[in-house]
Amino acid sequence: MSSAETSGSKFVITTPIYYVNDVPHVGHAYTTLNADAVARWHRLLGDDVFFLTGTDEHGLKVQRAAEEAGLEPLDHATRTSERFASTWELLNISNDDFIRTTEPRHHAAVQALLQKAYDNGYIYADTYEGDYCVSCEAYYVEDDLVDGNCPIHKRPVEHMVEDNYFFKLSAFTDQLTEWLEQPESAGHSIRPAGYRNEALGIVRQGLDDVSITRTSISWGVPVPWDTDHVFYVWYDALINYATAVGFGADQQRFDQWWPSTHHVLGKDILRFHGVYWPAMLMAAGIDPLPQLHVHGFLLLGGEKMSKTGGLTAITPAELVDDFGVDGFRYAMLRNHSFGPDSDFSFEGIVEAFNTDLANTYGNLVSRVATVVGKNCGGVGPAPEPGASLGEAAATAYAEAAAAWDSVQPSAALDATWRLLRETNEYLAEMEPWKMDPGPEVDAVMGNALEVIRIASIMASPAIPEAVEIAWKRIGLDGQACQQRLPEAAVWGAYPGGLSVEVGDPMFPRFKPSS
RNA sequence: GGCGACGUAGCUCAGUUGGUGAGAGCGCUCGACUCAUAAUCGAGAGGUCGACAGUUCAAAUCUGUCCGUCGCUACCA
Repeated sequence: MSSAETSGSKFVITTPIYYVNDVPHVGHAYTTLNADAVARWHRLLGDDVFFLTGTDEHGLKVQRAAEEAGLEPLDHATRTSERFASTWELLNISNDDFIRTTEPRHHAAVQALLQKAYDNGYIYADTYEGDYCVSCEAYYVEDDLVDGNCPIHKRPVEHMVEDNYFFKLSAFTDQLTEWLEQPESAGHSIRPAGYRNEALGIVRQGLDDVSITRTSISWGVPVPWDTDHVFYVWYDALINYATAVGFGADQQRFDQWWPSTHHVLGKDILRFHGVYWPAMLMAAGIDPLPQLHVHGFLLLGGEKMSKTGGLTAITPAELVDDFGVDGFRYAMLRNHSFGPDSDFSFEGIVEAFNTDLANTYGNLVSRVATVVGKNCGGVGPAPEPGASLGEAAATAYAEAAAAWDSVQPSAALDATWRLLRETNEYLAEMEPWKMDPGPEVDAVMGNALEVIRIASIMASPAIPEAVEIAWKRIGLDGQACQQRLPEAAVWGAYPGGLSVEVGDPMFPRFKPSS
């Protein structure tokens, strides 16, 4: 594949928009980091990347939280949205846009998209019946009730009938099935495949039409054809992905970006992204559908972190204090295979940090710099054209590239670190520290420096700050993140003749304070 | 209840479409080296791939049953 083919390709990647009432936690960070790393990889490939995250700010919960805080809903949302924005800044997230569902551009897009669905006959008026708690201002299904009373207020619920607009979800059963079952050659619908099967299961179980508006609350996007109603929060929130690339405002921009849209999300919201959202797009006549990348949960002691309370007990900021931004980023991406649930632990982060970052990568940079200083006069030599490490680098690159392409950051980093370990083995075998200055030691150290150059580029999506330190230490100009793959991964580009600097350890080993 | 996922070395996990004697990292034991962040390199111990039955020339990998754990079932990544 030449750069001419990939250069300028559009690539849109999104995180879910997070509910502003939540406090940013490691679960949010996990999703966002995966999307960030993939976005960074695509920038290396020369793609024109648009990476979107943001906050979901409508709904009853926000309205009520604002009242409790004595604030207007928008002011409340602005304050809480900021917590997400600042967390992403802390984690060095490279989003190109941060959307808030309270923005005028989003209201316009929601109204335009749902108006289309309405015009196409997929939205109709009907009544919603249910047991309603006046205090909660919410409906409950019978299973939630405690002795027929509201589970929160312990008061009798009232049977209410509300005028609602319904979305004809049931009309899309066949189209959804067809999309989910489409062959990989047509572009995947949902990956990994297990989640696609789950979505198929949801569709097979039968789809009911869903109520998508409310008259009982005001904090939302008004329904354009009936302003007594606002859209129910989910059906407004999902549309953010279309808003951000210009839906309803700039058709040309939308047409350019939309076809390359990829959503990263957790399995808990698969139903909305894998069934409701594509159906809404179909109803509005939008084509093609986005591609979904679904991950599992971080577990604590085998259970969902949000259940054990662990999710909010350990904050991203605390982990950054202990391991640095790159240490935290690396551990989150490396320790958890994208897709299945996986165990999260402090010890796991320590292991990833000490083993991979301190011992393997950081220490390699240190020992190479020192030997170059002693036996090469501090000047980094060029690599050998036919070095065996060159083949190892090519293999590692091919594996990593394939893994990034299929949104498997842990596998990509595994391949990258295998190359670094092979280089430590190579040095042990060559023993360049025993050699006298000359062509022999120059060749060995040139090869090692070349691996550091290539691996640093490959690792840059995960540890963007650290790789730039290594990049400078070995005397290179520019930045690792500005290189263009795949050309920059070709063996032999380290020029030689550069000044190599011995610096402080990039990742001082973490010693748990007991 | 319905739907689904998972159960592989002490720990955390990889194992495309079934096929060289079952792998990695960490931990552990022994050894080497001492350029390097008590780091690195080598060797080794350690597994009936949850259980049972079946399909097959051949299964950790397919089918069925069972046991165990977990998740979803309209707003928690």
